[in-house]
Amino acid sequence: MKRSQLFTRTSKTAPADETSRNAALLIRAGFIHKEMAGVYTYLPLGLRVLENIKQIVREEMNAVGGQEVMMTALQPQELFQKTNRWDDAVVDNWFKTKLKNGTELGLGLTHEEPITNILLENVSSYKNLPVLVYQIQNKFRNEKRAKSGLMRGREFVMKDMYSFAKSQANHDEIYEKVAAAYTKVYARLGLGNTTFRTKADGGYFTEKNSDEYQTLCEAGEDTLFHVPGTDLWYNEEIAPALAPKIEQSETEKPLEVKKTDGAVGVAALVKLLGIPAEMTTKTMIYQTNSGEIIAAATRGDHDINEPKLRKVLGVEGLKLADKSIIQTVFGADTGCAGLINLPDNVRVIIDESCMDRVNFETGNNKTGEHVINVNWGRDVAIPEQFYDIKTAIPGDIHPESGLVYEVHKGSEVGNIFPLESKYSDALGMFYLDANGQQQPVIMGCYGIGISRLMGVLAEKFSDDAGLNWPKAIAPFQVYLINIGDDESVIKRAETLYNQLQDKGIEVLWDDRDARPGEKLADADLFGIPYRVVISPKTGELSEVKRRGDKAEASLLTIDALFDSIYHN
RNA sequence: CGGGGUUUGGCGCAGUUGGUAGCGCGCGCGGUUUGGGACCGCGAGGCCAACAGUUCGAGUCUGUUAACCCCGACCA
Repeated sequence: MKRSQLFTRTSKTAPADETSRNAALLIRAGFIHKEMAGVYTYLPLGLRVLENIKQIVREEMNAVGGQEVMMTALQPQELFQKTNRWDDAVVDNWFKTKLKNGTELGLGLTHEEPITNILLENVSSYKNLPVLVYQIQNKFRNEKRAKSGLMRGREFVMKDMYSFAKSQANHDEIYEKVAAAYTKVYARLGLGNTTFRTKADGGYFTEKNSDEYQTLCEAGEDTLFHVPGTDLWYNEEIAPALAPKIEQSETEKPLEVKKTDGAVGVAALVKLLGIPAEMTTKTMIYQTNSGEIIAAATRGDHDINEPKLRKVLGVEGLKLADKSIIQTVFGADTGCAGLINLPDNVRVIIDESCMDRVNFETGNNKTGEHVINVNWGRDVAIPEQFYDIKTAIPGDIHPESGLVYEVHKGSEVGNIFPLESKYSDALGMFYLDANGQQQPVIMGCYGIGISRLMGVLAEKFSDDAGLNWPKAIAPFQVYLINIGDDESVIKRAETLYNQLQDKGIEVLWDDRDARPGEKLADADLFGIPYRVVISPKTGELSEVKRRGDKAEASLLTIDALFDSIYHN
């Protein structure tokens, strides 16, 4: 393509309110256009990158037997009512719209229900299973806050694949096969060394845990806990954790009630009472969907982790208790809940971090009162069991290995979920086995955020001068520059342009009547792997330089140039 | 959804104590230039987020709304 025909232009400045590196660079380079918060248009160069990413994903999904389809963005509510995912209280980031006749529709945020519905019309025998179906399509999610450019949008491009298996064993086999395909995808994108399979919560897709693929990235929004020297990675939300022990040689002091009017929260208590956060106790009051009241306590430097607490309790529905309920049960305001004077009808779950402390603090369950110098056995009964119900923080220990976690920032570039038969059962999909018996269909779903990947790649592969795409996804392989308007120079540039294209190499020829500095700066900004310069100085040769290479450019013959592009 | 901030040509910004808008980049034309975003001259382009108010007069003051950004919460 000739640069003079490209309608987009580059800018020395990024929009002032675009603070994320990926969006700032991509907008400056004219790869994308921001339509609104979290919604971007892909311009010609950006679309080429996006399509290259898609193609790699597509090839690897095809390689494990995935069949590509494209489902609708408009979704009927009936299907989602069958799985209880229509209600905004259950799935809160739906975009919903209406038909003229008032019927409510959803804008696709995920497609388990529609694909299952399609498959049940087509598959009813063991002879047809397993099946893998995927699509690459725009997803709509009404995020409360879009941010980080392409990395968290409200409309974004996603590959979602769904598997339908005969049995759990059959599913497990498929699941691992897809996991291996994911590893290949990230390797081909140049992210192989920085992307890790990470254990995570299943969220609203499944009660089971899921596996995320996390790429190390400072701009990422996830916190990852890695057990050093192993391939064990956990998302913060589920990382099992032991808090480091506190060294104490104190003897037990007498219990003391402190007036703490208005002091709510650990930070305020630490200030008021002059004790370290580790000696405070954070007690949160929850209510289960069966109405049971739960007091969950952890050391003040940690937070209660609701998914962990839910698992300990063995309940699905759990929410922070209303103020009125706390008033009724405890006769006290929130902020003063603690382990002392707990009513009998409250079930207490205490985190292991609270053990082994001498003279600690807790709420007194009376408005405006906390107690200090609390001790186990004397003031509070030692519970039969301590649990791990806290969210891990840096410094915490991986229980099985006893090693202190390494903590990293990551961006979730893929997520795979075992779904069991949750959706197939709900939608009435089953199959007949060889004996004519009805059997459940075991499903899995597998996402890759295509547009998020583009953002992550822009974050990771860029420098002060601009983008620097891996060859596999660059919009063009060669940025050809002619310097000066000398007739012979233009002639040679045109010849080379044609020769490269004849060889199947994608070339963007900057044929504009522009100054050299501008062309060279754009070559860097675009991040095209090879820059080839033709000028009166280069004679019959071409000057070649890899983007980001510090070394001098080399002068090559046409044959050497092809060789260089094919083999480096 | 809570807290903070922003909104003036395509982009980045300035607009004093209220007196109907300027600069740089970019863009067009002419000329001189041509290996890291050149220089000179001429020129086009904005009713100042929207609405309502105060005032003889509002980009500047008041109110409401919206959009956008950041932090947090949330996140399949």
